Amino acid sequence: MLVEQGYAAMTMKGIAERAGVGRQTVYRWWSTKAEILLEASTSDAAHELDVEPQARPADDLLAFLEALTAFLTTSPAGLAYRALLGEAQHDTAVRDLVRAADLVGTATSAVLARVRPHAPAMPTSPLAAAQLAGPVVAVILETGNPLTPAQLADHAGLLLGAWTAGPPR
Amino acid sequence: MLVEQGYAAMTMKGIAERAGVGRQTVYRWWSTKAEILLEASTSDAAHELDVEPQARPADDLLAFLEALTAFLTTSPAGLAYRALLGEAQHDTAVRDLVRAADLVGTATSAVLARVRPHAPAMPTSPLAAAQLAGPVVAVILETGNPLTPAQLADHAGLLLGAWTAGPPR
DNA sequence: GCCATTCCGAGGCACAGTGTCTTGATAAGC
DNA sequence: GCTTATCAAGACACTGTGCCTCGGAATGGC
Repeated sequence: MLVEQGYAAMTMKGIAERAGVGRQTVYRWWSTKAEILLEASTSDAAHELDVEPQARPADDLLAFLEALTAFLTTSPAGLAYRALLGEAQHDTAVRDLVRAADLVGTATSAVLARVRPHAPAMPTSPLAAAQLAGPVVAVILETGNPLTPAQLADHAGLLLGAWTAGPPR
Repeated sequence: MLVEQGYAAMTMKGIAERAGVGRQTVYRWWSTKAEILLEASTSDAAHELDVEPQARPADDLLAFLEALTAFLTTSPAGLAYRALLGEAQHDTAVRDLVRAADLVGTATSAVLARVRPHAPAMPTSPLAAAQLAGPVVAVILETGNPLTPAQLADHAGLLLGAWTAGPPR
């Protein structure tokens, strides 16, 4: 329903009708639209963001950034994630839900764990993960348009360089 | 109303009542809650993100990142901006509004223009702006909690190093 | 195989918010 | 001083929410 008709048209009543189920039955399992969205998208999201390891660290980072971009801009699960993130700005309960699931953070950390042996100057995980995925996520949330593949490649290269070389002082 | 009672309690009816104005009069000037939020927060946001230039580029970047963090986590205008960004994930009209205003992007570009002379390897503006502000914005949107001052300093230092040194190849 | 109990779809209900419309009082313009 | 435009107040139809009630169906015990 989210993909077909947009967030506003995704109502609890509509979900129940479409499922051929009473409204009370929906409320029995999920008390919130956010819970439904999260449960509906979690496994797809994890799968789509779990990219095949690449031989070269730069390719590994780039493949992840491209998967993340595709997820956020074209995947139904990504649409659900963005809707959740939107709700999270209005509602602290949803924010806690999103934070606990940490879909993007988990996937980012997995890539960083593979790259870290090649990048001695990489910061600890929360910062490194934010540096890698943050620009991609923020631009899409703020404009709806992704960074270009060339920009993703530049970004991956720049980070890997900085993480490899260490501080220039 | 947003600050005092949260986004859900900020209704058009309530706004009109609190303004001592008929509902029709509110609709005459703004057709959407998003337009009200944007207009109410734009000038404060621009002011709060317009940091005093610092002598050293690293300090300039850091001061901006700290201002951005304070804006997003503690300022009423920042709360409005996050609410707008949330709405933008549900509603393409709001997304266009946010993109056109580009509050964070404009402020980020202003800082980058000052730093660019000292950073020959800095990418062109959209990417560099995303690299600088994206991690800060994304982490706050996803978790509600900001990066620590130490992480901000690390981030500014790492970017400046990478932008100064150029690609390591 | 029968009955009792639980489950659950259907839909009614009160409530709240939206956006439009009508009304009557106030203020401005001539 | 009279006409005209403005606008606060609130009625309105509509939609969604979350709760509740009611029957019919499926289940389990005997």
